[in-house]
Amino acid sequence: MPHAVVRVNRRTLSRERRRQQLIEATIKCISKKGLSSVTLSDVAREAGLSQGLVNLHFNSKENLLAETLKSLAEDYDAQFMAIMQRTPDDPAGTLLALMEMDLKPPICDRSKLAVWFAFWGEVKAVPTYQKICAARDQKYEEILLELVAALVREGSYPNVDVETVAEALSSLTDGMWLSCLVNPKTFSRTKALAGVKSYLRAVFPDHYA
Amino acid sequence: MPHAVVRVNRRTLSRERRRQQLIEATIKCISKKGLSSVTLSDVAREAGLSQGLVNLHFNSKENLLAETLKSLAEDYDAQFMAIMQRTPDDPAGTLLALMEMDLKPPICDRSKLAVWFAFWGEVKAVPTYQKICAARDQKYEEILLELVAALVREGSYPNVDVETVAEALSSLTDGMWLSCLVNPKTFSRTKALAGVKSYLRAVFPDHYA
DNA sequence: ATAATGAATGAATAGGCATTCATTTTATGG
DNA sequence: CCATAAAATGAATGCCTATTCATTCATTAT
Repeated sequence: MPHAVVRVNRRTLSRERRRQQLIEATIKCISKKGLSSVTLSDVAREAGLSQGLVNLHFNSKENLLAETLKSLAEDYDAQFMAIMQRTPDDPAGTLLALMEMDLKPPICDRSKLAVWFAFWGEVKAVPTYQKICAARDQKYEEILLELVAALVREGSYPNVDVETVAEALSSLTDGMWLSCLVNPKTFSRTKALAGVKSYLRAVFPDHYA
Repeated sequence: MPHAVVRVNRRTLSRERRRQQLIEATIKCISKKGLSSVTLSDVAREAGLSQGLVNLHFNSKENLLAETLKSLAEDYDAQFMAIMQRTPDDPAGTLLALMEMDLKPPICDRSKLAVWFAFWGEVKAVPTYQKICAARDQKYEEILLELVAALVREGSYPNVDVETVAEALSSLTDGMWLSCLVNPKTFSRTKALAGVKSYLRAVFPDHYA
């Protein structure tokens, strides 16, 4: 039955595209109006589609929001892994590239950050969000840990605690995201990146001098 | 008219207390249910008071939320300034004390952080929140800047850019707050503090060795 | 003791929202 | 082409919630 297969493929494809379109509309709406006042009408209007469509594709608002967060996390992961694969044998370069990724568009973009923070703000109250965010954080953390460990193996850093530095590095970028969101006027990507670099230089002089 | 004065004082006092009670209830509710699903009934129930009271004291839900954020910011400011005044002539000690404050209860407490993040998540959408948060950030930033500048004057740190380091320090604690919120199991105050200290040691060896 | 004033109550109201569903439109397979 | 099934529509439904307000309660001043 070749026809059946083709049919299923086409349908799931278009289905997937509609879902993505709705998710993108949701992101825009959250960024514009805030998570607590976004309505399904807003999302439908933003997408140029009808009221009922969201429930047709996502069954509920709750589910739409969870899928939106998943989509954000997958986007981040994709970019992250792309950089990881670029220079597999250069931990110092990879680490710097990852930090730069975090501090440049499309990751470090006020609209997208607003959506991340919106979900973080509900993490304690909504277990679904907590799981998705925790999973992302832990994966990120483990990879940073390995990179930092590699640097420690390569250079001579007797006083560096690997776990502490990895944790500090990810906190540093997270905190800069908050600056970008709250103080867009004052915030400067260049200064932020300079801050990260100065930290790397201070901790790993052999690699980043 | 001494009577009139007494009357006014008593009334405003009790009024202020009721408002504070409602604000505390709001904080609890946001932490438990998330900003986007808190209702005025929730707040009233949490405070053990009646439905209509919130509007009597705050006129609108919107205003209650803004006042709640202001109250959070004032709390933070009070603790912050208390530490500043403790050791006015010891910038190194003051800086460390401020970082420690950020990473210990009652500041670094998951329930309170959940509320901060809830508001940060709406900062881009709600100008009122933006102003309050930006004001807090800028004040904090300026003070850190002065402390870091003092350290640079005292020691010999030719390569330290004051602004960059101050920005990095505040980002560091902000990012650790996110870890505390999202990964309470993994997060450890001790490790977080160790991260900050290792940064201070790396940048200001003369002071924190 | 009593009048007067403000605080607190909680039932009533009105508006907004997620969800449902009967109907129409569009795409696919024979 | 037609028949079929899925996709999309948007009006209708019913719940939930902020806000209002007539009423009750508590405090204060005379």
